[in-house]
Amino acid sequence: MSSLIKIYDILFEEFGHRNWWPAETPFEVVVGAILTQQTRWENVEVAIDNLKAHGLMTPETLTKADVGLIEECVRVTGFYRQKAKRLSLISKHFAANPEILQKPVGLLRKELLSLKGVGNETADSIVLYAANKPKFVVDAYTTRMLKCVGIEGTYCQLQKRFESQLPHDVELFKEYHALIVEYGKYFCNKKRCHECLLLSNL
DNA sequence: CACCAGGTTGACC
DNA sequence: GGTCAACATGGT
Repeated sequence: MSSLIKIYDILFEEFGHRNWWPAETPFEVVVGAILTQQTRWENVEVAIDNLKAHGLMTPETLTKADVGLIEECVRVTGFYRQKAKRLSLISKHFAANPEILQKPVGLLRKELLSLKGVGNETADSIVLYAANKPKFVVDAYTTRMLKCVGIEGTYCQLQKRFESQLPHDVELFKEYHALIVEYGKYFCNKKRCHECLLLSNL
């Protein structure tokens, strides 16, 4: 059995099922993916509620919204001028391409990466949690956790490790990423990784 | 007061 | 290819 499967089992045993990325619509995942960049999820939830209160959680309405109003709604998430502008542009792209999330994984990922404000992690989060297609999301927590067990590399290298050692199962990928974040929150800070003993018997 | 949060970009080497 | 400041609010 590969070590990454073992880690999954250990984390699942420790934390159980995570209700990860709750969202009413796929587009809400897209919006959340932008807003959560370098930001706590609790703040993102406030911004999402603000947008919903103004009826701005669809590509069509967000496209027409004044960027100043979007800024107001998302200020709580930081980098709010950037994020508002990018959300506006992204909503225009989604409004003009309603079927975008139905596209094949490779094509979809490439198209998402072409949008301002969408990098590797955001693109993969959208592919996995909004389009429900198997792409493993690598984030800061993932990088730290792998470092705990002696694995380092670029985004794509780390992603390849997961995707080559795990069955390409959407629910597995979703759950695993959620478990890694949970592990990171409790045990692995930027300063130090205590409690890596959780993963010490590999 | 210092540091960090579910990153991305553009400039520079 | 890699590194680095800028982006900005809110919590500890």
